[in-house]
Amino acid sequence: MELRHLRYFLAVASHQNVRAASEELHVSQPAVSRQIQDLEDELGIQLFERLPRGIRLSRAGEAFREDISRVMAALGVACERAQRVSRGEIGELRIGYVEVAGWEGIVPDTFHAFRESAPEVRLELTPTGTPDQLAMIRAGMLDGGFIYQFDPLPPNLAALHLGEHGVLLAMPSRWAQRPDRPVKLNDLTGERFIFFHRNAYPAYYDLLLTACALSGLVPHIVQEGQNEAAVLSLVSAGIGLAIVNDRNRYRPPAQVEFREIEDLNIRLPLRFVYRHERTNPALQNMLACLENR
Amino acid sequence: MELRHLRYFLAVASHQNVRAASEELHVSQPAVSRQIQDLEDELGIQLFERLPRGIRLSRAGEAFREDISRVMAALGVACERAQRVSRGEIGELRIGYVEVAGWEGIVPDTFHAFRESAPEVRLELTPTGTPDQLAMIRAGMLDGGFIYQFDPLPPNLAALHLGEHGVLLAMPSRWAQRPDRPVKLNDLTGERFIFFHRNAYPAYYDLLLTACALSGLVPHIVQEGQNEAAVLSLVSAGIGLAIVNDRNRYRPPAQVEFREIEDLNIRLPLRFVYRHERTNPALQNMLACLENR
DNA sequence: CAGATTGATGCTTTCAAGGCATCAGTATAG
DNA sequence: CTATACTGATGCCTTGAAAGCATCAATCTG
Repeated sequence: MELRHLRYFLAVASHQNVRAASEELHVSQPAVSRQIQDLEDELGIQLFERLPRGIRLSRAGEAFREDISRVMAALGVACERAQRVSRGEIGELRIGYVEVAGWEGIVPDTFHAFRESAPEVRLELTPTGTPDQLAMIRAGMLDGGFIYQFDPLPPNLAALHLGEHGVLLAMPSRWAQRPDRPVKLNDLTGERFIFFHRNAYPAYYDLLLTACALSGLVPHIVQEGQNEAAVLSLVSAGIGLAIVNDRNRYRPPAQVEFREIEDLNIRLPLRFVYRHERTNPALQNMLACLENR
Repeated sequence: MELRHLRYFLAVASHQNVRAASEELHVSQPAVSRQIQDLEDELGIQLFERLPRGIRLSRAGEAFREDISRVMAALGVACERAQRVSRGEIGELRIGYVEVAGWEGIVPDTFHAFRESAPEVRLELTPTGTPDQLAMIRAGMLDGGFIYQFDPLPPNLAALHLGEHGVLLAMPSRWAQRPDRPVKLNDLTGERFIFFHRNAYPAYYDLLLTACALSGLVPHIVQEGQNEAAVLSLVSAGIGLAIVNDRNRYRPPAQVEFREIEDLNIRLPLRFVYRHERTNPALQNMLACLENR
């Protein structure tokens, strides 16, 4: 059995007339007659009653017609759906992002732009750190992610540069007697510092310490946090100072104030990273949003 | 697009391997490769990603696979259903019957037998008179009916003889002083009679009057009822006597007694009638039940 | 009764599916 | 590190089935 048989069957059934159906199908009448006979032979049943003049659907044919129309409609929908998935119009896109980067700027803007351009794609957002994202992207658990990239990318991953963020000094509010004014690193000698674990972002960690050293500061690290949020909680608790992403200004924790650091020029390179063989068509769409921003 | 494309696609998708699929399909590997390519060309999308070694479903391919498996399953069900309809195992059978004939004997027995042999056929029963049934059968509103046949059948209708029923005298209880004993027609001269309308069953009506005349009775008809139930209601009300189907003994109305009529030998020929081109396969099943009784 | 219209059938053609041989690329075993 | 095996793709040829043409048989219509 082939779709041809079913197409011819539906045409004949709807016209109740072989010749009319054959014209609609743009084939000769004998061809249609034969295909209908073949279909009947294969099913082993009569789909049409042969009247002295003309034909008419049998009971079985009526049932078959109802079912087959639904089947053909479903087939059409299936093709349509596959094409829309392939164009990235429907489906699912799993994107990771560093939480602070999602508070303002290109990351949330891109999410909005994507939602407008592909409203039927389920956008699954996973806020998590850079190393986590890279692992998940490589494992195929994420289609892409917004990260701060210091280390070179693993092979297979491609990146889109989106700009750079800076760093700020975070201090407990009650330590900040003087009004908001930039500080210098060597003013901070002897202060107690909170850092993140080195093995979380080794390259960034080393970059930070090197920059401090160049400005004559070897920070006295009294505690380490799992991530920046944890570090800021410790600052909020009055444990010490910390150097953090400047995006934290958009959602300052309680009991914490931020100061620019005059002599520390560290840039956090925000990138969108994805597997080079972009397997998810919706990803193309997101890349387009990023490039046309 | 033909079913071949879809069958090959599903095979390749489930094996994630062209050669394995080609073996399952009993065709050569190049044939499968080509059909997959043709399908992709026709849909205008990539269903598979070509890896350096082997292939893998693309996102669109995954969506297509899910949909197409359902489509193919539905197609199988459709064929199955059409075949079962054609064998009369499922579907609908609309049968008429004269109510009194349905109270006992072959008519209800056949209904039970049919229900056992084709439990999934919806049996739609319509209790109504012989002329009504014949009209509905000819109009295609009924597939067949149990009738009492006096007039010759219209063309296109076939009949199965099922036996004969007799007639009884029905009288109001308070008129029946003597115990149940057969009566003779000429004992009833001068009695008031209730008949049915002649145009309802002309042949039966005439047969009845002729038989009465032969026994020396010209019944004094005081009222006519639409059908036998109406006639019996009038008897029950004490309006007069009536000659009715002997099946009424199985559900005697209140205030009515029945007597056999010694010198009236009228036989009511019970027949199953259907259109000669038995268009409903379930009807075959019912005919089989009637013939194997 | 002539002509039109129905679907079926015999014969021929044609086009596409299938098979074979082979290629290019990569993984694997020795 | 090479030989081999295995992947899917491609070129070429064969063949089978679908389509077309002409026609038939039956029936309806004017």
